[in-house]
Amino acid sequence: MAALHGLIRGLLNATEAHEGVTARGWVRTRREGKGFSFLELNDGSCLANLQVIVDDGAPGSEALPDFQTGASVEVTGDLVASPGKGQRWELRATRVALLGQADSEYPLQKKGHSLEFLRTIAHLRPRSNLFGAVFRVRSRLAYAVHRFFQERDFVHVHTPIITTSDCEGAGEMFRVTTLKGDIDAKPSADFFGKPAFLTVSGQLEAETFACALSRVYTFGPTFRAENSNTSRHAAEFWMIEPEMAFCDLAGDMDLAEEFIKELAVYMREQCGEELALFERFVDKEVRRRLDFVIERPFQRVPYSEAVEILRRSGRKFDYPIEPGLNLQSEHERFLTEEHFKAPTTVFNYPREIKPFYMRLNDDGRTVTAMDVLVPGIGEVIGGSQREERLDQLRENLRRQQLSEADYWWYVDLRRFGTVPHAGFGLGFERLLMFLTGVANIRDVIPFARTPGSADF
RNA sequence: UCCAGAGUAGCUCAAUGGUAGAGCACGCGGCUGUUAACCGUGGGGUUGUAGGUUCGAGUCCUACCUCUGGAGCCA
Repeated sequence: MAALHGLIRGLLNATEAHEGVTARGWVRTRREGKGFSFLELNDGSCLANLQVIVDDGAPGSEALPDFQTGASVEVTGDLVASPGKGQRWELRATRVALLGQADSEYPLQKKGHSLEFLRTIAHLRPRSNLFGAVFRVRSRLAYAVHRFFQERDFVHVHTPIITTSDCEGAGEMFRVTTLKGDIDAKPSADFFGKPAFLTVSGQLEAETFACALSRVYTFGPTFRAENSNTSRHAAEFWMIEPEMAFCDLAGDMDLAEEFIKELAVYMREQCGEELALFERFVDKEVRRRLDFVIERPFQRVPYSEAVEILRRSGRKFDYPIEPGLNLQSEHERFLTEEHFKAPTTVFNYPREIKPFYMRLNDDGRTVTAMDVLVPGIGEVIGGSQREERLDQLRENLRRQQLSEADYWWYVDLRRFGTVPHAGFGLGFERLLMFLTGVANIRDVIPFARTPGSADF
C-alpha cells in the first residue's frame, strides 16, 4: 500500500482498485456538476492527470471554490474504475484539503500558451504538459548518457569549471574575479593569482585522465560568452565529452555513431508518452527522424569528397563551396537530408580550419577531425583523434601562434608515455532538441542564460 | 554582432488616420458523469517607452527597449 500513497503515476498504473489512497498535486482544472465536482490533478510524475470526484458535503469540500487551476491540494479516497471515457482509474474523494491557493492571477491557465510567454514564467512552466515532459525526458536522457558510458567502462571525470587557461580555443570566456574596479590592472592580486575564467570545454583535462584511466567522459556545465542570439545557442549549457586512449579516428566515429543511435532508441522505448506529445504539439517529424537515425547506417565521407558532392549537386547554395572553407549549415543538411538520406559523418578536414590539438594526417594537409550530421539539426557531434606526437604538437602550437608554456601540462602528456587517443564533444541540449523536436534551446534548459538574459 | 518581423485586457489575437473589440481566463446565474465541458451574464486597457506629424494616432515618422525568426560564431 505504501507505494500507492506515492505519485499519481503509480495510481494511474494500478492494476486493481484500492481503498484509502492519497494523492497530492496541483489542480489543472475543475468542473462542477450537480452535487459533485471533477478535479484534474497533476503532480508532474507523468503526463496524465488524475480525475478526482468530490461529492458536495465531503470533508473539506466547502473549500472547493478555491480549488482553482494551479492550487495545490491533497485528496484521500478510493481508487476505482472510471465509468467515464478518457481514463481508466479515478479517485472518489472521501476527504479533500487545500494546501496552497492559486488565485485568478495564476499565469498558467488551462489554455494554450505560447512558448515565448512560458519563457517569461520559467518558474511555473514546468507545471505545463509540454515542459513537464521536456524535463522528465531531460532527466531520463541524462541517465541514459551515463548508462551508455558506464556500461562501456568509461570513468566519469569532473573536470574543473573554473580554469586559468584562457586559450582553450573554443570561443569567448566569462571572467571569474574577486577584484573590484580595473580587474586587469594587477591580475596577480586576484583570487587565483592570475586571470580565471569559466570553462569552455573539459577536453584538455579529460585527455590527461584518458592517458591514465584509458576511457573517460565528462558531462557538465560549459560556458560561452559569445554574443550569439539564435535558437541553438546558450551562454551556459551541458556538454558531454568522451575521451579514449589507444583509439584512432575510426574508433572515435564508431563510438559517436553508436552513442547517437542508442540515445534515439532509448527515447523511442523509454519516453513514449512524452514522444507522442512532442509529435503532436511540437514536431510532427520527430518520430520519423528518430527512426531515420535508428534504421539507416551512418555514411562516412571524407571532407574532400563531401565538397565534390556539393559541387556536383547542381544545387544553388547561399555560401560558396571551396576546398579549405568550412561547411555551412545548409551544406551539412544537404548531405545528410538529401544526398545520403542517412546520418552522415564527415572526416579529415583541412588543418587550417581546425584547432591545434587535432592529429595531422600523412598528407600534411588534413587533420583527423570528424563531424556527425543528422537531419533537421546538422552537426550534433564534433570530434577528432588528438595529436599525440610531441614534435608535431609543438609545431601545431607554433602555427597557431599559441605559447607552449601555457600548455606545458598538455604537452607533457606527449613527453611521458604518449598514446594515440581520440574523443568528441556533444552539446546535451542540442541532443535534446534533436530527440524531442523542441526548436529552441531555451526550451530544453530549465532556466536559460542567453545574452542580456539570466533571470530566475 | 548583422538582416527581417512583432509589441493592443492575465493569455491568444482583431481594429481604412475618426467612440479600442472578440475568444479563453476570472466573478455571478443556469445546466450537465464531466473530459482545456457547455449556455447566459458581468467586471477587466497609460495600445512597449520617449518624442514628432495631424483638427484627430493603436494605425504615419524618428530614436530607444524587449521579444521572435534567420545569418555569422559554435556545441
